[in-house]
Amino acid sequence: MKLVVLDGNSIVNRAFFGVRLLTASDGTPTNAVFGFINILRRILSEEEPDALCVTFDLPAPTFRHLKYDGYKATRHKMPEELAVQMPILKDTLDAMNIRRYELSGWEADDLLGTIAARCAGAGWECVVCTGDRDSLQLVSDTTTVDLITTSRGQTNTKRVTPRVFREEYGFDPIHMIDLKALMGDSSDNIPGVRGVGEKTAMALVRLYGTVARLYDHMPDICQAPEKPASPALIKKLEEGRDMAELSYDLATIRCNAPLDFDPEENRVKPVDNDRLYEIFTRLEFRKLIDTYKLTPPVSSGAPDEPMEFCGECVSVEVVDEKSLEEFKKALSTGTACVRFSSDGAACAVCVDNDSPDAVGFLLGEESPVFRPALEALCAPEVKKMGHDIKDTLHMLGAMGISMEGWVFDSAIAAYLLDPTASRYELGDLTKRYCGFSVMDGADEDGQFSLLDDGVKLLARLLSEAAAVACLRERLTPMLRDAGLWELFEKIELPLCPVLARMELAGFLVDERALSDFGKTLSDQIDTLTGEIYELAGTSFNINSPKQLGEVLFEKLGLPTGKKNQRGYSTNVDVLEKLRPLHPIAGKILEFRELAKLKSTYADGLGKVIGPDKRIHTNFQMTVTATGRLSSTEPNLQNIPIRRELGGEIRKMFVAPEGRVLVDADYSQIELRILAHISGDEHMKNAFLSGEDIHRSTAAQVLGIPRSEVTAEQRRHAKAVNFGIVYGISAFSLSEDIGVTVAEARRYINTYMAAYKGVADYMERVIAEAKETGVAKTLYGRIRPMPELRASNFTVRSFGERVARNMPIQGTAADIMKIAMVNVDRALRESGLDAALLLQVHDELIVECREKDAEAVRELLKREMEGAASLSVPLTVEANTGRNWYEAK
DNA sequence: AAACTCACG
DNA sequence: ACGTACGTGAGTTTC
Repeated sequence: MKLVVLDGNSIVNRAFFGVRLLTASDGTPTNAVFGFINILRRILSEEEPDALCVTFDLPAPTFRHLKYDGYKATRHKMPEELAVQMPILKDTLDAMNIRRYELSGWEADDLLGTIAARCAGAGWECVVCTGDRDSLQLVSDTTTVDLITTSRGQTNTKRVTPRVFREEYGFDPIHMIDLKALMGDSSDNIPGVRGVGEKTAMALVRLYGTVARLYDHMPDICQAPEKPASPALIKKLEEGRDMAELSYDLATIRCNAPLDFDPEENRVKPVDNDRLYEIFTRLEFRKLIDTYKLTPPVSSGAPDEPMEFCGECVSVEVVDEKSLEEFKKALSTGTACVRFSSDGAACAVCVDNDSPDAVGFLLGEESPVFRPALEALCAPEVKKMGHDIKDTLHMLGAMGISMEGWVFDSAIAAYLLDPTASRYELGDLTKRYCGFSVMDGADEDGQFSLLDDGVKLLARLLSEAAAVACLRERLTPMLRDAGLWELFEKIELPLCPVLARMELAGFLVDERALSDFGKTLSDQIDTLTGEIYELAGTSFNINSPKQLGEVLFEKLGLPTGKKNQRGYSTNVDVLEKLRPLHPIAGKILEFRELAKLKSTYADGLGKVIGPDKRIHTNFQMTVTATGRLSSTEPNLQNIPIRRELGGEIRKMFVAPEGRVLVDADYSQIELRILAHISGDEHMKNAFLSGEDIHRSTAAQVLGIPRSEVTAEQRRHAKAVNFGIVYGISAFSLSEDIGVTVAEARRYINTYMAAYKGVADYMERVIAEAKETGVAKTLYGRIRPMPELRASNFTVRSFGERVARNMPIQGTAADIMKIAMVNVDRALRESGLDAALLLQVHDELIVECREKDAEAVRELLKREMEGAASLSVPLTVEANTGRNWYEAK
């Protein structure tokens, strides 16, 4: 049996100084706790102990002697950031079911020694983990010491056994005491013998072992075999005899602390899921939540008892020829929870109809009634619910099946209730809101393991289907109470099939042109690389910010700009400032531009072109905190456009022969929304009279006629308008438009004076978010805003900016989603051979036949402009082209 | 795995 | 005085 004991204070110090300062978003420092847990995990995986505990020094002064060493010496000035983490760490250990030992008046070393001794007495092996070499004297046949060192963020452990120790020191571990008695230890306030240093002490201990034996052999001692010690040394030793004996005492770790300890009581136990989840969530250790497979605790909203429906009393029917009719009949009695396996080859259906003996149905692809049963399920009058419906619809669509009549999606429901959560897994939600676990394939009872994999899969699917039914019951009233029901039912749910169709449609890409472009880029990158090496006078990895920084700021001696965690930044802003100073800056900027285009777009997109030559992105509905969509694998929402060369990429996104693309985008939708919700008369009037908003802003702020606004004044006004939407600060505005902070501040003040309605709104919206705890869009979408209550200035300021921005960005997202549902419906009703391909926040792209282009253009404009009726018009610009670049 | 950089709205 | 605009995703390097 093996027990590991951690020297808590020593390790938390290593962790604190070895891990860069991390903070949770409320400002709580977390690095020491984080580092401690990582060291703990490392030890556990390396040692695989049977038992585990941690010792701590109590902050009370020690009585045995006045000694301070290493971290103890700095204890009285333990940094505040570390001190506040100590109670958190102790809570964390408690939640992990790891025992802590602390004893007033006894130092960590003594506790470690005592624990090691008790282990030996009980026949246990003991491993002492510490960053402190003082504990090495404990090393014995039954005790090893794992020395923890941290350098450059890397944690290393060195296992010190008696053999390792002897190889390094040349004597037995217990004689560490004698060594210290002779040489002393300034950090531990052990005096030692005056005039005897490390070298002499080592030699003497190697020859005589103990201090006692050394003095027994006085005055004929040697410093090396055959070499008598000098008279001077003998004199020092004789004079220091009392000190040596005192030091011996001080250096000895006491192994007899009155500790209530039994290795058996420290056996490794599973962690307390709920407590640890709560702590890790608070500290924002999302990775660790995954690592420890923690699940949300059952919330107060969950029932005391798991619902019967989802428990064991579900009868299960595998649908076959005989039971197909029964299945169809059941579908009309309630709402069907539908759950497919990821490959679509199996499906579980569970009808939620309030009857006490609810029946679950299972469908397998190999069954002859698979298709007929699915068809019965497809009918719009059969009400259905699911988890991540868009995904299900995408899969069904690929099988040529279209399923209508959806009334609930548990992933979207949970997202709307809190769009800032990191995930919306069915199992987590079920545990949290319903209070029971979904079968996850883990062997929970002996019976389950006997089932074959196919049956296990079906059992899991049925369990998940039942979970969706429970979630609907729990979440529906919550959505209604939060005022989210209409958003859910009228916008999010109808959007699912639209997005599924868009994903299935995909965007045709000219593969040949893309790869040719990649080759051209390659050549240009090679040329640039040579030129950069030439200018630098050395070759290096230009992609490495570290190496690039060394070349620019050390070798070439160019002035440094912003700093970042790893040194000096080499980002565009910095390089732009260096451009006039050295030709290498421009070359690197050019290199960066080309390298980005090649790796992310030419090569990256090339890898995801399907066999149909089309790129099928994945639209995520439950990612953003504001209600926008996100696009992944690949991200088609960040295809280049702003720079000339980037535009080339858009030319590769094409329509097939005989077809065209129609691109429609909202003009200034966010500022129009701001004008509407703030009610600011000046801003509304600018939009009502169809003016150029940035020119109008410049004129209004500067108090000059619109006709006299210069290009630069308009550019500044545009930056201010953006800044207003984002939650402006004078500093950032000055950075952006290249004026002093004072000028930027003056500009903002003038703006706020000119647009009084906007200024009022900004105050109002923050106050409201503070009061209600959420930011809200025009359509009722919410975002929790705990940051507004933070005491930390930076965190709170961030919260205020978010409270200003979310209603604007989120309302724009709401309106776009409404438009998408309407556009999709109108296109399908029109009978035109046309389909939505892409949404890029304020822009929609449709592919249609060439001859229908004008009709589609008008349809898009009509539906998008009509998606919302605000106090200012929504205007849409729509164009047609053979490729995306042309159409935009 | 985290940091840096940069593409978009 | 604080630290510095909102929302995303991906590729590359570093530790």
